This record gives sequence, C-alpha cells and structure tokens, in this order.
Amino acid sequence: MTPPPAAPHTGAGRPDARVRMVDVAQRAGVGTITVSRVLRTPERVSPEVRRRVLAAIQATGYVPNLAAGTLKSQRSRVVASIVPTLRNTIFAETVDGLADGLRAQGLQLLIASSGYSVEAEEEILLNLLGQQPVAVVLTGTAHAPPVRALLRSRALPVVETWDLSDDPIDLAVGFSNFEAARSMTLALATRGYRRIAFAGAPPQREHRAAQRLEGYRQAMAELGRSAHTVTLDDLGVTFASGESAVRGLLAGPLAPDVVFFANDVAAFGAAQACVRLGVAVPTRMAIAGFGDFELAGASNPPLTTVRIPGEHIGRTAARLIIERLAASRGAGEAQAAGAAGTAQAVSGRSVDLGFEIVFRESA
Amino acid sequence: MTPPPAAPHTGAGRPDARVRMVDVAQRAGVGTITVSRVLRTPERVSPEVRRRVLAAIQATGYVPNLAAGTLKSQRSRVVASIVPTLRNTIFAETVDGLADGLRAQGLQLLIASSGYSVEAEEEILLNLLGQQPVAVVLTGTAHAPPVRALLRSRALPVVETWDLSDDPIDLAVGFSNFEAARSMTLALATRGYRRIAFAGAPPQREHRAAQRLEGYRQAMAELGRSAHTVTLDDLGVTFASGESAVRGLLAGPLAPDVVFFANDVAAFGAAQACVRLGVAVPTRMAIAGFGDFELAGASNPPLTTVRIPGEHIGRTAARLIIERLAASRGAGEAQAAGAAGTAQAVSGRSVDLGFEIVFRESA
DNA sequence: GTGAAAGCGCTAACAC
DNA sequence: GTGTTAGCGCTTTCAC
Repeated sequence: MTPPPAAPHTGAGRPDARVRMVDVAQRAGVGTITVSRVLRTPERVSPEVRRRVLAAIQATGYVPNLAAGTLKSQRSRVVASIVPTLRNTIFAETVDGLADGLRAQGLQLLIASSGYSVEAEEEILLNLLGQQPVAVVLTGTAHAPPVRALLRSRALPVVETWDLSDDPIDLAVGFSNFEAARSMTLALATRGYRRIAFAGAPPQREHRAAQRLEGYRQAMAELGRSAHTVTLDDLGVTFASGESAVRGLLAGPLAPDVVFFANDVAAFGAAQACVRLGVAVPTRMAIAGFGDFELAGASNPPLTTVRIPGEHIGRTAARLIIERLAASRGAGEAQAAGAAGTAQAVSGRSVDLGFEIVFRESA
Repeated sequence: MTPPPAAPHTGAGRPDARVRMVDVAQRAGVGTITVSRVLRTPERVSPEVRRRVLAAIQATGYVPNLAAGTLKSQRSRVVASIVPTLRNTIFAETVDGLADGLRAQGLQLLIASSGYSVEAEEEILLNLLGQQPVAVVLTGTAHAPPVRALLRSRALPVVETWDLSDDPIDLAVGFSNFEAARSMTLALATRGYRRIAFAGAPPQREHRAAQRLEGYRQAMAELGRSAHTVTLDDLGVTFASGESAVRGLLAGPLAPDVVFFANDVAAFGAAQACVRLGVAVPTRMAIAGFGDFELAGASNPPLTTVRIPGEHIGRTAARLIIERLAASRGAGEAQAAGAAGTAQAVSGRSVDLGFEIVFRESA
C-alpha cells in the first residue's frame, strides 16, 4: 500500500521539490554545514567552495526548508503583524512601510487581519505565535488581557502602532489620537467655527476613534462649548457612512457649521454628498477629516484634515524591531540569565511621530 | 471572562514561552501524541481526556511550535501570496477575500509585495517557498520563466489571479483584461464618443495594463478609428498621474472627447483636475476608469468604469485552494504514485469571473 | 482510544 | 575554513 515515492537519489534529472541540503552538499563535494554557511554567512566560506556550492544549488533548484532551520535555531525570519483591515489604505501604507524595512534585513511579514475585533486578535495571535515569529507588530494599544500576558512572557520584540502608550507591552510607535483630535477641534474654533460637531465610529468598537472623541470633548470643554457627536455606521470606514451622517445633521435642528470626522473616508463621503445636495462647503457646512488619505488633497473640495505618518509608522516599527533584534543577539546570554525582568528593563519605549493639521478648502 | 491566572503554573518556575507538548502531556497525565490529537483531531480523543488536556494547555499557556509540526508532517498551514502592492485598494480587497476564505480552514496568509517587479517576484517566491506553504497565490500571469518551472515542479496548488490564461501554471481566476477594455471602448463608441483616447501604465511595466491597451487597440481597429494613447506616470496608480495626463491632452491638438483610463485612481485624479480647471465633464471631456474602486461611485462626477470582482477573485482563489487540498488529501496515495504527471492532470483550470461596464455620469 | 519510538531537515557546538 | 555529531519539537507509524 505504502508507495516509496521519496526518490532516494541526488539530482537525478528532473527538477524535484524534495532536494535537501545533503543533495546539494554531495553534489558540491562538501558537508551540509558548508552549504548552510554559504546560505547564511557566505563570507565564512572560501570563494572557491562557495562557487561550487552555489552552482550545485542552481543545478538542483534547491530551496531551503525554513521549518527545519527555524526548529533547530529557534529563530525564524518571520515577523507577525495583525491589522484591523487591509482595505483601509492607511493601514496598508503602514504595512507596506513595515514590509519594506523588514525585507532589507531578509525578514518576511506574516499578516493577518482582525476585522477590528479584539477577540479575533487574540485568537489570531495564538496562531501567529506558533510560527515562531522573531517579532510581533500590533495595531493600536487596546488588546484582550491575555494578549499582553502572552507577549510579555516571551522575550520577543513587540511593537504597538498607531497610538502611544504609557505602558506599552514592549514598544509603541504612533501619535496621540487624543491630542490630534483636540488640536483639530481647537484649530476649527480659531478659524471661527461656532457649532463644531464630531462624527466617529462607535467608541466601544474602535479604540482609536474613541480617543479622538475624547480629544474633541476635551477641546470643547476647554472652549466652554457643548459637544455634539454623531456615531457613524460601518465603523466610519465607508463613504456611505459620511453621507448618512451629514444627511442626519442637515435634517436635525441646529445643524453644525462644521463637522469633524474621525476618518477621511467618511469625511470624503460627506463632502461629496454635500456637493450633490447643493450644500455649499465650507460656507454652509464645513468638513474636516482625519488621516490625510491620498484622496483628501485630490478631491473637490480638497479636504481639511489631520495628516498622519502612516508609512513612517511602519518604517519606524521595522527599525525598532531590527535594533532590538541586533541588541538581543549581542547581549544574548546576559539577557537569557536575566529572564523575565530583562525584557521589562529594555521596554517601555513609546515613539511619538506626531501629526499635522492640514487646512485645505473644506474647512 | 477568562480565568485571570495567566502566569501561575507548574513547578517550572518563571513564566516561559518554552512550554512544549511534553510539558502539557505530563501535566495531563497522557502521552504527547494525545495532546497532538486534541489539537488536530479532537474527535478521536475521549471527552474526559480531551478536557484534561485542554485544561493543561490553558494552565501552561502552551502554544504549539508549528515549525516542528511542519517539518515532521511536511505540511504547513500557510498559504503564500505575492501582490504588486497593498497600497492599491483593489489588491487589498482580493487579499482580504483570500485571507477570509482561508481562515475558515485554519490557513494563514503569508503576504509579500513585489512592487510590480517580475524579478522581485522571483526572489520573493524562493523565500516564500522555504516556508513550505501548502499553496501559492500570485497576481497576474506574467512571471519570470523560472517561476513557472519552480512551481510546476512542486505538487502544490498555484492560483494566478486578476487575469485569465490559456496555459496557467496550475489554476487561474480573474477576468479578461483584454475583453474588458475592448468592451468599454466599444461601449463608449456606442454612446457617441468620436475621439476615444486611452491612458495606461507603461505596457512593459504592467502586464494587465498592457492587455487593456491591446483591448482598446482591437476595439478601435474594429471601429476603423485610429488609436490615441497616453502613457501614465507612476504606473498610473496616483491621482497626480491622471491629472498630468489630462493636462497634456487638453494642451495638445485634437483633444479627445473621452479618455479611458486603465485605472480608476488615475481616472479620478483626471476628473477632479477637470473640475478644478473648469473643464466640463462629460460634456467637454468625458472620463472612464477601470476597477470600480469605492470612490468611483461616490465622487463628483460619479465615474463611468469597469467593475471588477476584486474580493470575489480572492474568495474564489481560496475556494479553489481548499478544494484542491481536499482532493489531494483524499487521493493521497494515488497521487504520490503518479508523481509529477498527476499535478498536470488536474491542472489547467482558468475561472472567468467576468466584469461589468458601469455607466455613471463621467462618460 | 492511547502510547512508544523514530525521524523530518536543518544548524549549534564543538572538533580538526 | 570545513566536517561530525547531536537534537530542535513535533507527528507518523505501528503496537496495544
């Protein structure tokens, strides 16, 4: 019954996926470790041998089995990342920046999306951790309690993005969503707007939107005005959510003279709806967004918004990971001896990349 | 709520990520294989034992080392995918659909972006294959020659997306870029447009854009008209590229009465530029796009475009992979005996998901 | 339904 | 600069 398919031979003609390091080694007339070294630390192999080995790799079409390497060395070349969604350009930018920075070091990105769910994040993380990633990148600072515990117990660089934190799991890189929203609100007031409304995703479903809401509230309190908030459909990430919000606002009593959306997508949808409805922007109703997506500057009217360094966040996360990895390789033993405490000692960095209020024509 | 004690456990001492299957097995008073079975085929373990093992897993915070499992079983739970970029929403949609469909089967997505480079794709693929993926998803059908050979030599489901193919590496799911562009061009002619121009990315740099260009050319030939083509900057994926194209066209002699962009992003940029320049759309110059990105319907004027089933492509790719995986597991022995030839036998499927011409106000 | 032993393919540690 | 040996943590096979 059991067929003997595992052809026990060397480069016998046909290109086979089952070429192992031994096969390459035999063909090149060296030991397997030399093949391994040619792949990982070529400078430690003499040019002549290196040439022969590379030729053998070419000839056999050898592809190293990373599962074996990872198992033995206890170190993969994979970084795991969880994002709420890839459909939102702004997260895609961060992921792109991250992947770019990582690739330079030969690190692969393993991506999963949580659909904005904290519970899904936890489950996904367990899956991801099984792949033995060398580092983990999360979006936001709001996680299920086991997530913190799980990650802290491992001596593993963890970067939380898109937000700051007083107490990051390990590292954080982002900006203050609270301050950004507060600044925009105050800036709108300075521009002369009287009734400033805020429209964002349900705070309990989207932590970052919740912080923006708080920033807005704080600013309104400072201004001595009363807050006027609207909750967006669809987590505020659709154009339709913006349109529906603006329709509601226009229909109600005391329509605001400016609406600050926690998301450019919704803001754009709102602005385009106004144009269609014949509502002058910004004179009858002004609109501000958040994110500075590419379309913000290209649309009519161009959107006033908060510019966020999306790609920079990704690149910075990559840099932090690489630094941390280099450090722990150097410190190696010392760190292992220090056990749990050590990770803590090097922890606690939160990098603030800031934001920028960009006034265009919509407000 | 989850039981709070994340750290407390056996006499092992410190909270450590190094919990192995043996540790769990000992704690539950079973052999390691039973733990493995609880994780992989729980129905083959008695409820009582299963309960004990699950409790031990909880208590220890055990996370299986997938590298070991993959090495031994020669089968990972990872699907590798290469996309040109994640910044373009349309690819992100496909990836999202793919990830969703895969997750349902407990498969993880390993993503890399090639930056539209065929050479990069090859290098990345080698890296990805080392992770022992169970399947590979590529974008497009234009690949470096070694890529075909490499993938064909492995008994591995391969799905090429976003295009059709007479001779796919294995499976293909998409639509005819050629036919889509041809249809739109003919439809524009039917609508009464006389001078129909086409604007796309440099054909040698973007295969799909090249096919759209050919579809346009074919249609123009059928109509007995002469083609008028413009090459976009930045692979046509920026708003600015659309603006610059439209400016060039307006400045030149014999400005077209409609421009068909191979990409909605450029089309949107062009339309907004027209609005800003006071060029009436569609009366003085009409604009058509390709892709039906979310913003196409929400902008002013709403964009006439070709609707592409982006997410559907991803979901279908996932389904094809899952079917193929199930089949090869069932056929297991037979297929192994058949060796290289077998993969070929089940190959060659190209699924056409079609497209749709959507007329809105811009043309 | 459960277990014991063997070994997947690589690399760390130590020889030479 | 290069080779030998051992073993990473699982799952496969075959017993029971």
